[in-house]
Amino acid sequence: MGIARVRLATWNINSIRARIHLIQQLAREAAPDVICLQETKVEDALFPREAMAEIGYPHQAIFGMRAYHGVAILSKLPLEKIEGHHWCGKDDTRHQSVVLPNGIEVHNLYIPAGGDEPDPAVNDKFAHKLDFFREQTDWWGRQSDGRRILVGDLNVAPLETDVWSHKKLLKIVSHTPIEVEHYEAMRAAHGWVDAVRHFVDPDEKLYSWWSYRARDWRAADKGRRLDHVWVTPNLTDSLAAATVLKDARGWEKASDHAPILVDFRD
DNA sequence: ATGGTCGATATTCGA
Repeated sequence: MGIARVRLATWNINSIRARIHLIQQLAREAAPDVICLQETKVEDALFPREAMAEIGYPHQAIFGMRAYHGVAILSKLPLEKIEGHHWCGKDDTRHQSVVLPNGIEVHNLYIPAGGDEPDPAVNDKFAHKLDFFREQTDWWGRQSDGRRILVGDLNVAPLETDVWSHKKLLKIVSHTPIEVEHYEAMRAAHGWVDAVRHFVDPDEKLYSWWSYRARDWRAADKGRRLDHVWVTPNLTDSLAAATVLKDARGWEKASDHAPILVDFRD
């Protein structure tokens, strides 16, 4: 059985409550069937469930906490086996999974950003980021074969073309060699395929995040590809398209991340 | 070398 004409989006929304209008705009302009969000920044009781249901997403998996992190999946399709997962001995909310009606398992992740100093000996946040990758790598290595999609803000730009300047960012958190090694180990542990680079040539620059601090983000174009969509190899034939919706970075009161859209065919 | 901007929350932290 295929994954008939499903459109999936992943987006670090940087506060769901501050950006309900952006979800509405995404629904109008791209109409994804499933929207995976990161950095919802709200405890579950205060999540805008009704507003999301009103624009066509009655099925919701919400795994959040006060002020920080938080993931959510909004869907036109029913969601089953909704689970939240904890990592590194913390009770924060960075990983959830659901199963779609076609049996495909979707994992939605927000990997720790890692702070500013890329040294685990002096920066606990960076140590946490590396630990998180190691635990994920071990876990995915132990999972049986299945039909799975993993999306989210992985906070690593792995390729030279995933950043505006490979040379200038080699010591900047998100593009250091040790992070890229950890990212690659996690990817390889389950044979994940990068669905976006499946369509966009690795020689071509591609970003999904542009800092708020740039005077003119579009003109400067100092981006990084921090957001990813991975699929198990048995789904690569079902991939129809993958794009970064760069326009959304320029929408009113934007997130600093753009959504990624991936289409699956029959 | 530095500082630039957001959101949640409380006057700072994390990104």
